[in-house]
Amino acid sequence: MHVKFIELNYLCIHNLNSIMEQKIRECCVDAVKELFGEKIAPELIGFEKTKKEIEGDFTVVVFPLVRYSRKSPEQTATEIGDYLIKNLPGISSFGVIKGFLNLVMTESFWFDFLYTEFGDPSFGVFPARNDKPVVLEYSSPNTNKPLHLGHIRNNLLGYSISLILEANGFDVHKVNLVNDRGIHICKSLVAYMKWGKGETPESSGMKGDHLVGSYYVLFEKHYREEIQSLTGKGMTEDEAAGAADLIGEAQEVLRQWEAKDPDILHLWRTMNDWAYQGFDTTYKQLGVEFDKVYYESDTYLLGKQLVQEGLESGILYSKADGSIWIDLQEEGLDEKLLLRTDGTSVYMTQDLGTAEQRFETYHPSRMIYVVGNEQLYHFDVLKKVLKKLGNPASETLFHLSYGMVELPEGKMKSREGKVIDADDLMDEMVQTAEETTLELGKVDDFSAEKSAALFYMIGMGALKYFILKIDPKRNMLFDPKESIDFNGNTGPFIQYTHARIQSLLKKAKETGSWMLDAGPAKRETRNAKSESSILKPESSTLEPRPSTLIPSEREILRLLYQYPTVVKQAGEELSPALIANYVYELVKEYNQFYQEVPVLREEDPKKLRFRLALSAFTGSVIRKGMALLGIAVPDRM
RNA sequence: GGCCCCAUAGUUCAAGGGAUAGAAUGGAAGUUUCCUAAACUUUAGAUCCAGGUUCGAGUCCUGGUGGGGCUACCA
Repeated sequence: MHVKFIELNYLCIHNLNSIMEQKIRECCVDAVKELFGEKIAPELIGFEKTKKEIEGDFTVVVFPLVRYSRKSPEQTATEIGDYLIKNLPGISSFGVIKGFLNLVMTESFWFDFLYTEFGDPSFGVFPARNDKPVVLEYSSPNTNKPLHLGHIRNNLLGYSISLILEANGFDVHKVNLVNDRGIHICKSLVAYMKWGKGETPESSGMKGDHLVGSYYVLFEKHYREEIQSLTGKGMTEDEAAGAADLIGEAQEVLRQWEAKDPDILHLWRTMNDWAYQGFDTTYKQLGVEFDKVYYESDTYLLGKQLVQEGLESGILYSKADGSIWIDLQEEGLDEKLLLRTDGTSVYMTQDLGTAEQRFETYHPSRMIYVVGNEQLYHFDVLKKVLKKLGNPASETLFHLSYGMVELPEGKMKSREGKVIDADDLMDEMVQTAEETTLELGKVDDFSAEKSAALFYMIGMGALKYFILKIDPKRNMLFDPKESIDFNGNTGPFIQYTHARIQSLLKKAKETGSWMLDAGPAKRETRNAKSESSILKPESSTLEPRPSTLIPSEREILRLLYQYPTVVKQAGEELSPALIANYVYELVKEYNQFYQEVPVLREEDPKKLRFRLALSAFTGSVIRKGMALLGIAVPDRM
């Protein structure tokens, strides 16, 4: 099914069990030794999520142990359970169903957990590793096309993964490599020179990247027409494509560009600047950022040196026409061109160069490339070429290949105009958020500014969550109708729950028995100091412990306890989807609790305060988790 | 043609080799003198086919069927 991320072992996150699970595991190993006289590997002790309808907080799978106990699964589980109760504090009882040992933790275990962790800003944020950095490339746009839905997935994934890795203590460098040169860029230049009439973003009122993109489209339109008229005169499609005057002009412009023709360079810079300004706006709206932006026009010559060295050492070979190749047949691939007959570099040459450059600049433990799965072959080749050349960058290179975004009517095809534009999409989402919110009459007392901020938060939350909740590796279907839905498993649903919690806390504060320190909600992965919702009861009962925990409270605590482990796992698998699904589960559970259990209306002050603390902690984890997805949550909506 | 990926309710997604395969949406039926109904409850509904490995398979292996991607001196 899915490719396991074995290659990611370098991350050394590995231990994907919670602290309690680790303790249980160790104790189980002791139990097996004590009871059955066998020393077993800790990995043999597996955990399973405790099913909801079964009582228990942790579940040990004992099937693998029966060969050591030589007893029935039930008997084995029972004996180990007895041993655990005697030897591991915090376990109050256990139940055995088949080969599953369901451990029930004491209530004080859960209270201790709640009160030690919920005010701790670093909950779910792991300390910095004194390790080599990670370089993460994402976005990588093309200056002749505005960003579309596919880029949105790329950008959201890349940015979220950077946050997740940071939460796991990694030093992450986010880089962007802009494709700003090549024959396709020259097409836009040609079109502008022919038909542009000096149009600018200001004069046309168009966003820069869209303006540039429109000339690319214009070129393609005329080019197709020319090809059509040539095929009408008896040429084949291929002949016509090569013989058309327009493509000739574009090729000429490329030659001039490479020869540093001042006029061409000037126009090229002008149009690229328009595109960059447009991209910046889109990135800002998306909420993504980079530590460093590379331009292919600066890097495209890199790699030639590597190829030259490879040729000299005999690893590469040249053909009669002067082109340079690598033979990867032993590696199960093909022969691959690395330098053209005319000595110019191809995509691969350039990527070899940037890989080395990056490696030398950062000395990273890993270089992650967030690039669509249509380039699996390219990265396979890249890694193998580097390896064959004996370049250490090869070992650190990892292609995070994500699936394509498809539309209900099929694939997006930019040439046919079948694309969803990033800016349009974001605008629509925000607008829908506005309409829905106004319809529900939620913000009648909001200022215009506050409302606008909320609509943006909700619209973008919906979009981001819709995309990030899906396993990155999988192709996904983007149905605009569904994406704009704010009910069910959606971003706004989660935001709404957070808002309700904040509303509870605010009211609790107003009643006077609670003090709430509301700090600014910042990027918590980076700046763990800013924790809002620290609850300070005025009474001497700092840690109210009601006599019993009801099932929904226990379930919420159980989920909260899992959060750091989920962050780890998401870091290991480079999957924001794990965070998204976790937060959803937590929110669903909380909503049930909210619906069925009184909080402010509770008369027992111990229960009331405990539930407020539980709510505050839940709210904080919702916010942290969503922050890792790049999604903000409101206090009111 | 060769190589790679995918296949789970009508639909879109979950499920570390482990319990009765979970959600959402859509369908049906309910919940508001009460902390925000963008919520909650109940209900019907699924592992493409055929073999194999295993105490145990949606998950691993083989073969089929159906979809997608790659296979440029494009990037």
